[in-house]
Order: sequence, then C-alpha cells, then structure tokens
Amino acid sequence: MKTLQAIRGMPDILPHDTGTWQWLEQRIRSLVQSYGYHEIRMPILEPTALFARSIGEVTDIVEKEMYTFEDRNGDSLTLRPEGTAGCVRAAIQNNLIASPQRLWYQGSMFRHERPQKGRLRQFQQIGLEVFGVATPDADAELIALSARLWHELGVSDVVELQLNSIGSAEARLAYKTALVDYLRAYTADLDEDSQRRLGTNPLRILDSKNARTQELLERAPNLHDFLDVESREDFAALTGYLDSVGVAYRVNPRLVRGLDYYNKTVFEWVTTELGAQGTICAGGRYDGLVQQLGGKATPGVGFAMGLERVLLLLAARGIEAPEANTLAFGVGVGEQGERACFAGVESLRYTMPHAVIQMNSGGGSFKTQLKRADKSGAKVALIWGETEAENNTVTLKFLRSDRPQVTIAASLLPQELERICNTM
RNA sequence: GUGACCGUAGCUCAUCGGGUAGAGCACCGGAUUGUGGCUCCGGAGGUGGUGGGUUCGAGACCCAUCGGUCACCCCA
Repeated sequence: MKTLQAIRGMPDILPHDTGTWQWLEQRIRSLVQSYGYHEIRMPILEPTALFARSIGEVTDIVEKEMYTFEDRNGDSLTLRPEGTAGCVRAAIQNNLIASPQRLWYQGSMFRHERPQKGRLRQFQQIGLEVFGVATPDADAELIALSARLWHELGVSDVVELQLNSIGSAEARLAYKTALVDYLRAYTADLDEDSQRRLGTNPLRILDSKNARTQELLERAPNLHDFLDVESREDFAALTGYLDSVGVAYRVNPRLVRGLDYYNKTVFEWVTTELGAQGTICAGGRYDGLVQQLGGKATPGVGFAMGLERVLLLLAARGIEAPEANTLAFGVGVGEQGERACFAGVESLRYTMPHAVIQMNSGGGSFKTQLKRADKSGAKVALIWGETEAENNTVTLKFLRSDRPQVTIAASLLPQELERICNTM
C-alpha cells in the first residue's frame, strides 16, 4: 500500500518544535491580554461570499488562492485565508460592535500557494482587531503593542516598521485615476503582471518588485498628494503617538497592502533575515468593512502576525525557548521494585505537581533503565530495587553532579527532593 | 500557476556507467550478574521516492510522475 502523506504545504509540527511554539504563543497571549484584548474563536470554514466581499473579488487571494468547495447542501464554503473577515462577521452577528471592542484570535489560515520559506498552505496567525474606535490612538496602540513584542522577544534590532496612509476611498479613487493616466503612457515598459493590474488593481503596481517598473514609479504621482484632510491629520497624529513612545518607523508611500478593505493606516513589520517572505506582521485600518458586511457603520483596525515567520526569525537569531527540565526519573528493578517505583512516583507527582517527573515503563534491565533516566535529562534517578522495596526506602542517584547517591526513607522523598531542587 | 536545484539507512552525507551500496551520529546488545554519561567490541537497519526507457549491466544516463528546497508571483 502506498503510504499516505500530508498535503503539500501543510506539514506536521513535531514534538521537537512544539515547546517553542507553546512558549511563543504564551508570550504573545499574555502580552495581548495585558492590553485588555479578549480572545475570540471563529470557525475555520465560512461562506465563500464573506471573503469575496471583504478581501476583494480581484485580489490574488480570492482569485486563485482559496480552498473553496461545495458542501453536501451545495453551499460554497471556503477555508479561511485570513482572520479579519470572519472576526468582523462574528462581531456583527453577536453584537460585539455596540461599544469599543478589543479582540484577538489565533488559528490556522489556508492559502493555495506554492510553498517556500516562510510560506505554507496552512499557516498560523495571531490577529488583533479593534472595533468602534475611529481615532488613530487605536492604531498607535496596536503598533506599540507589536513593537513591545519584538522587544520582549529580542528581535527589535532586525525588524523595521513600514508605515503609510492610503486615505479614504474617494482619495484612493482619485489617485488611482491619476496613476493609471501616468502609467498608461508606459504600458509597454511595465512587467506583465503590472500591465494586467493596470486594469484590475492599479495600486498593487506600486509594490511591484520589478526594477524597471519601480523606476517608472519614481516620477509617478504620489499617493500622499491625494490624501484627504482627515487621513492626513490622522496619519500625523499616529506618527506623533509613535514618536511619543519611541517606536521608530519608515514612511513608505508605496505600501498599499493586498486586501481591498483597508483605508487610512496600513503598516508592515518586515525583516531582512527571512529571505523573500520578510513580512512577519501586517495590518491596518478598515473603517468601511463592518458596514460593507451588513453591520452598522463601525470603524475597525487590526493586524495579524504569521507565527511560522516569527519562529523562523527567532531561529535565525538563535533565540530559543527555555527548556522544561525533567527533575526526576523513576527506575524500578524486579517485581517489587517496579511496583514500589510506580506508586512512589505517582505519589510524588501529587506533592510536586509542577515538577516534571518521568518513570520507566516497559521493563528493561537496571542498566537500560538508568540509560533511559540519563537520556531523559533528569537531574535525579529515583531507584527502587528489591532492597529499597523491602526496606521502604528509595535511592537517589544524581545524574548531573558528582554528589554521591543516597538512600533515604521513601516517606522523606518529597522534602528531600525539594531541598535538592533549591541547592542544585 | 512558472522556474531552478535536490530525493541513497531514523538524521547528515559519500559512492566519477562496473564487484555483495558505505561512513559519522542515533538505535540495540556486550565488556560491567544492582549503577547512566566516557571508552572499546559487536549487531540491526536500504525493493537507492515511484514508474518506464537506454544498456550485456543503472543508485548513477534519458523521460515521466510524486515529494522537498529556494526564487518568481503573492502575502502572515
């Protein structure tokens, strides 16, 4: 039989790595909760129309990257390619937009792209969304929070904040017209993708990686000259907030983002450490989205970070999760010894619930069991042989120091181990 | 979706179209009948991703296919 394998781009996360995952997730979780964000858990499947209407019909995500299928009722469903749409849907449906809300979520997102470094078909995001705050202090808080995370993780020196305002829908429309007018004269000089976007999504031409295209854009109209007064003022206020807390940024007038729902603030945290997929966190403001999806007009702003990319960055910088060290490993020799070991270890777990205590299982010679104890990384081997079982004692052998082994009354084991913990 | 490179033991890799496909690490056993790590000795583990072709003969050459990596594209 042919062995079954995981879907391309959807790898297993193995025990070797899950410790780092848990550590990172915990750090982020406690940070966002300290800012007053509350967790929300949305389904992985949503009606296809939700994404088409929010992300935008002519975006790459909707056009060619979604996992879309019909369920048994004939309804078109889609595995979520991002979290904001579902979060907005849930907020509307459950009346969470009546007053300011700060929400966060974590989970798998799905996009059918060719996998490469930092890009998978199933990937993990943690996202934050703020509903009901129209002023840029909310944008600033989100950005300050993320800046604080990089600081805590020790990667501040290798990430850069890119910031822009793409203005109101009207401003963008006016700019779009001007940009198209300018670029049409050079249609033949544009790369193939940009030519196509000229008719579909001209703003996306701005962040083309094509050198020739970028050259042409040097003399193109500048988005900032088209911004409406409010967007201009809000952007100034935002940068003021960031200055006031020492968050550095680079204004990038070509940063437009690939999803249609953004307006005003857009930002990306990028790094040069990860190759082609250097954006580890990105977001912006989406004041029209709630209404567009059928809720009452409510401003919104948020961002999402890709956990795989953050982990890659941590790995590139040699930053590792602290290891959870095994304290003790129970060894039981002979029938009596094995029984005493099982009971002794289990009772120890009651008295020391936070310690990692392992136990030999599946038999094996004394030597074999000690090898396992050593390999487990345990500081102490707890030995129950025939002698110990008969005398109600246990022998402590220290695997990481020269301290000679001792045999003590079994009843004294918890306090002895506690004492040892504090002196090792 | 496009391109380049790569698939040999659990892992990292050798093997220049010719003999029974090897090494290091990991694993198992022994030296040491109740004492791990270090050392020494031994052992197990492979239909060379899969399928076809060329050849007297293919792990190696050719084609296809599947998978991986990186880049394009796109984005977290």
